[in-house]
Amino acid sequence: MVYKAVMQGEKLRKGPWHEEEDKQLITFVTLLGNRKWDYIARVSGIKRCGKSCRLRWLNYLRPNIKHGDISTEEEQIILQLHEQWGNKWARIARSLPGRTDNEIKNYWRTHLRRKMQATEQEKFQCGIQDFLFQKVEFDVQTYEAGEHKPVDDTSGPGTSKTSLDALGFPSSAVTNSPYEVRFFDNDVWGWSDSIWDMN
DNA sequence: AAATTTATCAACCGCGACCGA
DNA sequence: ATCGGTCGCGGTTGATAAATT
Repeated sequence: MVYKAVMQGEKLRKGPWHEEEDKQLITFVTLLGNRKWDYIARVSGIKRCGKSCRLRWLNYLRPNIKHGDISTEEEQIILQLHEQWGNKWARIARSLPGRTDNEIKNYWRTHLRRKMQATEQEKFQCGIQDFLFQKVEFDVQTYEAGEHKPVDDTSGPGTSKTSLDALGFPSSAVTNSPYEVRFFDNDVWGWSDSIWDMN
C-alpha cells in the first residue's frame, strides 16, 4: 500500500505524538470509528501510517483507559493469568479493563519478571549447589577412572562460554533470548562473578 | 556537579491471520 | 483459489528520567 502522503512525496512521521496529532486522531476516530486505520490515516492528514494511529488510539487515546500505577489486585491477576497463558498479553489485557496489552507487557518486564526471578533464584541457588556438588564428584570419579579429555577451548580460561559449557548448560539457552542476555548483563543473581570468573 | 548506569515506557517492526474483491 | 490490504499480536528498540558512582 502506498499512502497518500508517500505518493505526494511527503514522509510519514515517526516517534512521539504531538498534541495536535492526538486531537486530529480523536476527531477522525470519533467520526469514522476505530476501524479502517489506513483510511483514517489517509483522510485525517496525519502523516502517520494506519498502524501507528491504531496503536496510539488503543494505548493512549481511547476512552476509559487507565493511566498510572497498577494496583496490587491487578498485579495478582496479571501474575495468575501469565502463569496460565504465558505471554498472551492481549488476552491478559482483556481481563483488566482499561489496561492495554502494551502496558501489561511493560509492567511484567520491568516489575514482575524481576520478582519471579528472585523467587526462581532462591530455588535455583539451592538446586545448583546440589548440582555442582554432584558434578564435581562425578568429574573426580571420571578423571580418576582415566576418562578425562582436555577441553578444546580457545577462548581462554575463565570466560563465560567455557564456564557455562563446563557446567553442562547449552549455550543457546543462555544467549538466544534477549531477556536472558539482559538477565546476565544485570547480574541479578548476584553471584555471577564468583561462579563464572573462577580464576 | 558531572558522568555513567539503570529503569521505564511509548512507539516501532515483523509476521501471521483474516477478509473482501 | 488467490492476491492485496488491513488488523492484531508479541517482541524489540530508543528516548529520557531517575538513581548511582
